[in-house]
Amino acid sequence: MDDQARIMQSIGGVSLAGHSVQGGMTLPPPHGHDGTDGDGRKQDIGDILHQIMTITDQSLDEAQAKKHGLNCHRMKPALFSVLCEIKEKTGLSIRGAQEEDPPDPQLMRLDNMLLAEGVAGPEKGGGSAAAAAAAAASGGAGDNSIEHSDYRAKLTQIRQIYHTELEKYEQACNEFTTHVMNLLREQSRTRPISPKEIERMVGIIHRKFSSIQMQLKQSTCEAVMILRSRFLDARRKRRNFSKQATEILNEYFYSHLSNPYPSEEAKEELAKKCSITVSQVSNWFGNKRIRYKKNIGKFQEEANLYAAKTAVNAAHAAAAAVQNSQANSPNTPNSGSSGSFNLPNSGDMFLSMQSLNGDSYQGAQVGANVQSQVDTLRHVISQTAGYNDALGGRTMYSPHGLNANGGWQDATTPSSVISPTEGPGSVHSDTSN
DNA sequence: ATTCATGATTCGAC
DNA sequence: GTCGAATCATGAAT
Repeated sequence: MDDQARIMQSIGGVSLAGHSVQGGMTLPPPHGHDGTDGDGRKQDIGDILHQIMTITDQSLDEAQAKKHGLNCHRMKPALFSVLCEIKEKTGLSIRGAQEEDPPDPQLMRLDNMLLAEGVAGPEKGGGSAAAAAAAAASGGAGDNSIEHSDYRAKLTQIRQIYHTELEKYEQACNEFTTHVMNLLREQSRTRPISPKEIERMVGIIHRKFSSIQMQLKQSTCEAVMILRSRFLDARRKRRNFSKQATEILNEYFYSHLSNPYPSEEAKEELAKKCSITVSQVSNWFGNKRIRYKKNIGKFQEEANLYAAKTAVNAAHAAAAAVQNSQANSPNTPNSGSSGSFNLPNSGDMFLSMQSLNGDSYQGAQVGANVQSQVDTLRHVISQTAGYNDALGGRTMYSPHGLNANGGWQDATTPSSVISPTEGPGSVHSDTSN
C-alpha cells in the first residue's frame, strides 16, 4: 500500500500540476497555507487520495468516519473542481460511447414466439390456439382432448414459472438500480456526477438484466418447444389405429382390391367410421397400396381373412334382405344401401359371389343360394387359400387388380366396368357416390 | 437391445 | 391437387 500511495501521490502531483499549467485552473487558496507553498499542497492532495484509496480496506465505521473527514477536508472543494474539469474533458468520449442500442432481433424473436405460444402476453387459456392448431394437424383422434388438456396444463406451468422468474428479475433490477442510484447520489457529494451519467448507469444495469431476461426467455422457449414436440408433433406421437378402425379400412381395401382408391366421400365415410381424419385415411390407403404391392404374398392371408369375413357379412346381409323382401314387396338387395357407402354390401366381393355360382346377384335367387354360397366360399378358402384360377380368372382375392407393371389396372376405372353382370344398382365403386 | 409393423412425412412425377 | 416411392419415427413384440 505504500507503493500505491507513493504512486498516487506522484500522479496527483503531476495531474494537478498539469492542470494548473495547461488548463489555467486556479485552485482556491488553501486555508492555513499560503499560495506559494507547492509542497504543502501536494502533500494535502496526496493525503486525500491516499485516504480515498485505503478507504475500502477499512471497516464500515472507520470508513464512515474517514468519509466524513474527507467531506470536511479543506482541500475537498479544490479536488471537486479538478474532478469537474477532468470530467468536462473526458465527457465527450463517454458521450460517444453511449449510443441508443437498437432492439435486439433475437430478443424480438423470442418475445414473438412466447407471445404466439401464449406464454408471454395476456392470459388466453395457456396457448390454446397453438395447441388446437397442433392438435388439428395431428389428426383429432379420440384421446386428443386428454393430451390437449395435458399440454395446456404443462404450458400453464411453464407460463407461471416464466412470469415468477420475470417478476423476480424485474424486482432485483429495480432494487439494484435504486441501490446504485443512491450510491451515486451519495458519491455526488465528493465527485461530480451528472444526471445523465446516472441515467447511463441505469441503462447499463437494465441492459445487464435484460440479457439475463433473454436467457430466461430462451430457456422458456426451449421448454415450450420440447413440450410441443413431445405432445403435439404428430410424427412423434404416432399411435396405432384401433383394431376396429384397421378392420374397417382393411375390409374396404380388400373388397376394393381391383381399385383401392376410395373417393373423397368414401374417405370421409371411412374417417367417420374409424374416428380418424380424412388425411389419415389417405395415408393409410397410400401405405397399404404400396406395401401390398411390394409384398403381395405377405398379405394373402390377410386378404383371405377379409374375403371370408366380407363374404359372411354379405351373405348375412343378403339373407336379411331376402327375408325382408319375402315379408314385404320384392326388391333388390341393395335398395337399402344404394347411394351410400355400405361396406358389407359393397366391393369386389359381389363379383366373387356372383361368379361362384354363375348367378347374378339379383332378386330372390340370391336368397336361395346364400347358404350354399357361404359354404362354398368357406370351402374354397380352406382348400385353395383363395388363390387359384379355378374360378375362371375371378379368384377370391388374388391381386387381380395389379397389372404387369405393378400398378392397379386402370385405377380410375370403377370395378363395375369390369363386371358386365353387375346390376346398375350395385354400390361398390369408389366413385359410385 | 433388436426387429418388425405402421402411421406420417417428404419428394418428384403427373 | 393426388399418387408412388422412399424414408423417418415410434410402438409393440421378441
